[in-house]
Amino acid sequence: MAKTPCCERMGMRKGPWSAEEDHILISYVQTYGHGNWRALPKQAGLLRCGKSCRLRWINYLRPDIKRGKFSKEEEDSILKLHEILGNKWSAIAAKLPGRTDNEVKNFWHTHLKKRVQKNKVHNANITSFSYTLQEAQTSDASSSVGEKIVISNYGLVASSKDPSVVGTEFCNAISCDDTLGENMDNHGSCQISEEMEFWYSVFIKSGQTS
DNA sequence: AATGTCTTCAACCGCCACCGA
DNA sequence: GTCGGTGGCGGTTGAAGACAT
Repeated sequence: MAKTPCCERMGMRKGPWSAEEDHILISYVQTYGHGNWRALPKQAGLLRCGKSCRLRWINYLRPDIKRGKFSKEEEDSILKLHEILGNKWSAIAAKLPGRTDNEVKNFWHTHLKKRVQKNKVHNANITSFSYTLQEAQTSDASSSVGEKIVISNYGLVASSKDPSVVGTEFCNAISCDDTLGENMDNHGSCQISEEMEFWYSVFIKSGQTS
């Protein structure tokens, strides 16, 4: 059986705060401070649990909260700090004056996460499977030693010998409007050559990486 | 205008660390 | 050492608004 939350057990109010509740909380904290969050609601005359009061104050009512859109600088800071700290939202928020951990967390999930994931996929596709053909791999007359090919982890392939040959799977994976290296600019034909399929299978079998 | 779907973000929940008894 | 109370944190939810059909 699910555990009954403390607020419900004690007959406390839940959900969005009213303007009146906000006013009571602000007045109380400004006058007496918040020594003990558990005791505060009773002393202030609020039908909320201490946790709820603390959260409301920290995330919304504090006078030093900076509201509104995140600036480009803040955005960059979050990206950099997240790379270093991971999901340590309070540590990240501490580096951004006026921002709360909740705000940073929400902003990450709604704006930055998708962008970071997209970049990771893009970079993985471009860099993970790049080969230069060796002599032993060029028995096919149409291939040549030193020819550079790129294989995405979704499928195929681009070739330095023939930049117009790009695997359709590859195009789908990265979207054709993405900016690629100069040898992969031409996505128009999006054809998979038999030769490329052949080398793809050779490389997969031999497990080579660049 | 009505309805469905998606996005945003305030608020909640459960867990953990810390501290004093 | 351990137990209960408390504050703080990260993950998740769901209501409300925005947008698409």
